[in-house]
Amino acid sequence: MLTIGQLADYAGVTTKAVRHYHERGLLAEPERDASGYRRYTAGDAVELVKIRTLADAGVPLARVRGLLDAEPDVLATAIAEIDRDIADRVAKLRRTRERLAQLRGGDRLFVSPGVADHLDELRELGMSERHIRLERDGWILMRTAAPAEAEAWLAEKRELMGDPEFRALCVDFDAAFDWPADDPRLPGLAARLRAWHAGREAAPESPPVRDPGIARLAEVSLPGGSSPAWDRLARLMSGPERLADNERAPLT
Amino acid sequence: MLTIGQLADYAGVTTKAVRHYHERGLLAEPERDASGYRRYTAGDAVELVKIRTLADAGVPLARVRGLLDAEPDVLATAIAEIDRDIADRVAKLRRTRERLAQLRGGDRLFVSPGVADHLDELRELGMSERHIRLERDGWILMRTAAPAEAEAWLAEKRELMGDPEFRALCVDFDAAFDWPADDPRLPGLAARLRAWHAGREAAPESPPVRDPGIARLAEVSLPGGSSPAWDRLARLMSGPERLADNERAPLT
DNA sequence: CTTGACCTTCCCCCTGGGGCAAGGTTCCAC
DNA sequence: GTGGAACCTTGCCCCAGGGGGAAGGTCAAG
Repeated sequence: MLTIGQLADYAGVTTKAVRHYHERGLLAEPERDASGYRRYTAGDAVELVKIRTLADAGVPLARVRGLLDAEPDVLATAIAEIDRDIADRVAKLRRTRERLAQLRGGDRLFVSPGVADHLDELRELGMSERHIRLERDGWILMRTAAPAEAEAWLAEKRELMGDPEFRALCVDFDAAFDWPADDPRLPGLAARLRAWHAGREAAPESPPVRDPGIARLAEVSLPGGSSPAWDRLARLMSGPERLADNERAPLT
Repeated sequence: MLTIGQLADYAGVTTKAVRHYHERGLLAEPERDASGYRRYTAGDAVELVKIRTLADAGVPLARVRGLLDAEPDVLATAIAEIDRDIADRVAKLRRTRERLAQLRGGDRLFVSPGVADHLDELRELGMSERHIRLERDGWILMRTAAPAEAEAWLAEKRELMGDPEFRALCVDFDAAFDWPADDPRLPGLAARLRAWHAGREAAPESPPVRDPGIARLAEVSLPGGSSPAWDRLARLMSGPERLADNERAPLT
């Protein structure tokens, strides 16, 4: 006859766990001796090892209870299912390991693969990390707001990246972020941007105008989404007639 | 700007979980809009995906908190450790699968491999399942009471199994379980058992007398541990002078 | 103007036990 | 035979990592 501690040691569990199994109805309460101690038989030890084997396999205790006295065929079916479940969990853990390996390097984790590839292209162009983060966050917002459209927009933008003038504009626009608001290069850049937009709209397929939306979203929602030079660029592009006006109070 | 539901969808979690992360200090509480709704930025989405990636890897939330803003080298070290941990868990799951596969077939799960092999030998001898269960439970009790000695006893018993007379005695003793108490074969069997014991004790190396202890343990603690014929056998062996006495009241 | 889908806080529930308290036992050594 | 250590008993609260649902406020569409 075993005490609860001896029984627990045999199965490699704590006495707490054994009492827990009693409460859950997994293991029958054994006889008590004269002083109220529980007294177990070897049969209880076998039962406890069964319980632990199933529990170690991740079977919830509530289900273990049903399985202990199940018919052999029911048990076999359940075991097959549990085995499949373990295989799934192993596969999932493997995938998690792969994701984890990417956690060191970059943004691929946080966005869809397409966006990650796009960000890599921008990085290769030599664009600033600040801009790349801005771009990443913009795509996150878009994908959340409108997943299907975001995919289409992304495809469109990646196609545009094939245009050397567009790439140059992207790089220069990025660089302009740090310029002073009265930098003499700003009007020229604004003109190039407007010219490029005009060329786009004259093209046979006219894609939906999306940039304003994106830009506003990113500007409003993200810290560091704008700078004095970018603000002035926006004013320069919205209408050259008010240029002189803004010229005189660029830092308001 | 995202609502809590949109944010949760992006990361594939529930709004409950997001609020939980706020409570745990994993994710900073964002600004509220005029009606008290939380309003999130894309940066929060990135942060949330980070949290989930680590949590999916099995990192406790309390530790995730520390890792989110860790220096790259600290993070790299932690990730390496987490990766090792996952590999361990995968290995453990594989072992569990193997154990699970044995759950269908027999007793190997519940006892040490040595005992399991011994039980297989008994089975091959043609001994009853009842007896094998009794034997199994006896070894469980012994291993629990005295692990080291149990190993030695087991080795000894398995050596004895090499003796054809011992094997024959085992089989006959098992068969006697179901005999009636007044079966005429019992005195003969008792004589053979006593002769064999006598031979053992006369042998050069005299191993410790262990059978009485085991037998008592098993009888006392296990249901179905004895029968009228076995009881009579025990009396026959303990002293032939009282044989006639017991002959007259075998079923007391 | 209603209806359904959101959002808010609050509180209790689950699993699988762990920790600790307050008290009774048993065993082993001295 | 008498400590003291190591058991045992019940009872209660605690943890992670959320889930469920109540009770109420809000928002957008038809």
